[in-house]
Amino acid sequence: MAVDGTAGRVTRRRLRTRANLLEAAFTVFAGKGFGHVSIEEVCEAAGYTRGAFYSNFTGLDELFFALYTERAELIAEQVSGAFALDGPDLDVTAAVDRVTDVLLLDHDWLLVKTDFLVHAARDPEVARGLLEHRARLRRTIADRLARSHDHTALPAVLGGAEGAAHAVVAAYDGVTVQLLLDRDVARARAWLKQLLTALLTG
Amino acid sequence: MAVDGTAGRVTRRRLRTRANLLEAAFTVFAGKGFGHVSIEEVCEAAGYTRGAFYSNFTGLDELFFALYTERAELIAEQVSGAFALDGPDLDVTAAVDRVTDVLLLDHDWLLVKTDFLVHAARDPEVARGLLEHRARLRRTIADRLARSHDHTALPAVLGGAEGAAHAVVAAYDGVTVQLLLDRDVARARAWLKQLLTALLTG
DNA sequence: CGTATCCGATACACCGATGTATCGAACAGG
DNA sequence: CCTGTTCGATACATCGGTGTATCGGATACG
Repeated sequence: MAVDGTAGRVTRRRLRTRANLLEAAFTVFAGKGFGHVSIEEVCEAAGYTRGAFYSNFTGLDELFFALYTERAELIAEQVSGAFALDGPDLDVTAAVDRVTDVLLLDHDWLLVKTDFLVHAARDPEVARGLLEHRARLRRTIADRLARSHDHTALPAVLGGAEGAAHAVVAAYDGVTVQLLLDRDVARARAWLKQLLTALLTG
Repeated sequence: MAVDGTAGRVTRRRLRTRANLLEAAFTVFAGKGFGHVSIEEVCEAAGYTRGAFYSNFTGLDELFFALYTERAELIAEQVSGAFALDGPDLDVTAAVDRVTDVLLLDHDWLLVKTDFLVHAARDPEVARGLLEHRARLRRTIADRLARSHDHTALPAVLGGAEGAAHAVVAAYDGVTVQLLLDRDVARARAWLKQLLTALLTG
């Protein structure tokens, strides 16, 4: 059995191996891409055999999903946190600075993230989940932006805070692509900051 | 032999099968993703056997590269064309309209394109090629934007026509991601238009 | 029409990965 | 410490894909 809500015993060892498998999988996925990775490779990297794998997951898909959601949740919290540090009124410029500073722009993570994107783009079920995740993130950002002390600062073309939040995500996605190719993190941060200021204080 | 500059004979049949293989590969790649596709699947979809394949390509990588560059070149021409239709002076608003109208936003193509992106992101050699392609496209856009009759129309934050072109590409990439997930082409077009106007006429 | 060449189908040998079934060892609970 | 349960290693059968070598038919050209 792989995933059972009914935990017979608490099993301490199991959690360790599961975590080890996930961490090893991240490295392997980042290196070769989800599509080109075999179960054996993951096990070898983690120092286990397939027995351990099949005892914890039903297949690569399940592991991949678990891996992604785990890390994505973490990052979403980071972004929310960067926006949340303000008082009741939001200073857009300061928020932009904080976000671009704190945002995790790790090449390996971007690789896995994009792998997951194409995976989701082919599976409506997975796409649904990912869309909801993105919608929640946008909602958070929109809420913060709505508290801006100068509402007219947001360009009207975008259509309010909702549109602005959408634009923020789009900018992030756009920067991601370039960063995936040139691997220049510093430039990406600067560029993201430019884009965001152009979009939010236009 | 697979790729020889010295064409012994002109060979008409060969070109057909090669084209057939490429077209079939596009469908198969779009459906399952580059990483999950076997040579046999491509051959079967095209109505050939592996013999034909190995006679035309050295492996899946080469075919994938050929497939991508072929279509990417086509699209780049479309975009350039949309910008080029103007007279000596560029009407930014009109150009944005044309681009968003003409731009190919086919879901299958976006899938393949993104697959190729992650592929390139892991292979510096391929990444180089892709970066150059993107740079050429940006250059074209920047040239057009520089001819705008009202230069001050471009937001200063972006840093001139170069920056603006960069922003256009980023916006396109950003919209691509959302479109991959929700498959709403009409919305994507409208959204892209909003983004571009916000960026270029800020 | 003849023929030399090319192209792609067929057959073959070879992994590598998969999933399952079984077994010994580790571990929590008493 | 003892014991029943759980976890993960090992062994096995199987399958699908790979790449190559060879052969027959198609095709361009004289």
